Amino acid sequence: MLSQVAEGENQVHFRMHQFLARENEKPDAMLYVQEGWACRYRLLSDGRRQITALYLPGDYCDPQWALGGVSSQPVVAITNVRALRLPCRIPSHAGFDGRHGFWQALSGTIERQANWLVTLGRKTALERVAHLLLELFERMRQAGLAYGQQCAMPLTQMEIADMTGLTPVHVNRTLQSMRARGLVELQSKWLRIPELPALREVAALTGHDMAG
Amino acid sequence: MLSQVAEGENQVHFRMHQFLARENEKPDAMLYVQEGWACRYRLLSDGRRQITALYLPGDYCDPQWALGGVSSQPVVAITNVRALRLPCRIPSHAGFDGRHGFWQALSGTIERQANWLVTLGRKTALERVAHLLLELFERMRQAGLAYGQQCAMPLTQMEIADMTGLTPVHVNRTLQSMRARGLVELQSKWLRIPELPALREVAALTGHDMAG
DNA sequence: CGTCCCCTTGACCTGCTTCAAATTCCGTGG
DNA sequence: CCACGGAATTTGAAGCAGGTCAAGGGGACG
Repeated sequence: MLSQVAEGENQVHFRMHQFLARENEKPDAMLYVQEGWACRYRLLSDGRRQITALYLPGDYCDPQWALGGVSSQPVVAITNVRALRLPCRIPSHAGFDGRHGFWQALSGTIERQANWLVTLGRKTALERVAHLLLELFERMRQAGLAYGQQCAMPLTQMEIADMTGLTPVHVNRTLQSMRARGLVELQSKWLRIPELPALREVAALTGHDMAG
Repeated sequence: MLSQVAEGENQVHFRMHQFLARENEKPDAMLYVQEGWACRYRLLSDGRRQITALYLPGDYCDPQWALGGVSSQPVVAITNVRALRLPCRIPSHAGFDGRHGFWQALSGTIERQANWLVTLGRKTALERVAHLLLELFERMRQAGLAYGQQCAMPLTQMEIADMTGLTPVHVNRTLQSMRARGLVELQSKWLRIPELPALREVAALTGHDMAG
């Protein structure tokens, strides 16, 4: 679907911690992430930070930009990122069927956001971290980047904390407990999930929370 | 903009606590809320509930339905509701400018959802309740339903709790404290905000969190 | 005038935070 | 190859914001 574009000419690279978009900026193009991870976040005046979206390979950054507004939240690279610049218009050729490409992506983004409202509002630390790790694994798997029961997981515990609304210290203790219970293996930026169903159980998902 | 429709024929009514949409249902039409409040929510297996969206007069319920998926969360009437049924298609005639009508609504919904991620993930009880009351007032004002510094506020403390991720008991104590500090007046389903700037300060907003 | 919500208050409890300090990891340069 | 420095992870101890449990009060409505 993207092969129509001359990839070489529109490919862009970002280094870790570099901005893909800044606050209040009207982005001139969407980015189709080919490699690497990025995140959108908001910073409160006293330093509290909440990550509001993750961009993984195969994701559009950000579908919402095509709806015409400015980007009200900065987007920063978590790892080095390789991406394609796409015109920031709604790809009308894709039709409105909602099952493919851009519309699928937009719809998925909204759905995931709604699921995180539930997790941040009502779930315990254990359930939050389980939700995050499950979502990451499922998204990586759908992108063809999972190998058996494992996938790359470049997030630091600090970043996990900013995603789950916890402190880094408590994320650490929660991960310890999950390792002790055999729910996950997580070391040197790789995640392995021995038993998906067990982790799903712990995450208190509802059946709508993600594909798989 | 909606006058093209024969209003009488497409008008529908819902009573308090009646469902506007059920889980897993593919809605046959969007609803343009003319009067009354509704909310979307998710229920966990042990009874925990999180409200993920509020629908006020002038809102579409729900823009996301036009993107083609099923409604993965139920929508229920908080008060009696009067609404117009609209075809569940993307109103292409509206153009993609993102400043009017449907696209504006979709974009606003996503933006509000992202703001609530920050609030649920990182803010204190006081900041959460302040955010909610401010958002309600601003949205009612934009709908032309605020009178001076006040507007209707039909939510029970239980519903405020399910929106802010708190317990009803703690919502009560938080409201007491806000009343004592003169931040809000809230009684018999009416909300009055003596000083908007003071409440904004307390809500720890960032300048992107809402119009006004 | 009784019943059902909703709101209110009190006492106690706990999951998570805070603060502080070690320890391990890892990229870089000698 | 090893020494070094900064970041990330880990551990401990103490505190607190908000949760839990339980009981009482008030207003709308039949």
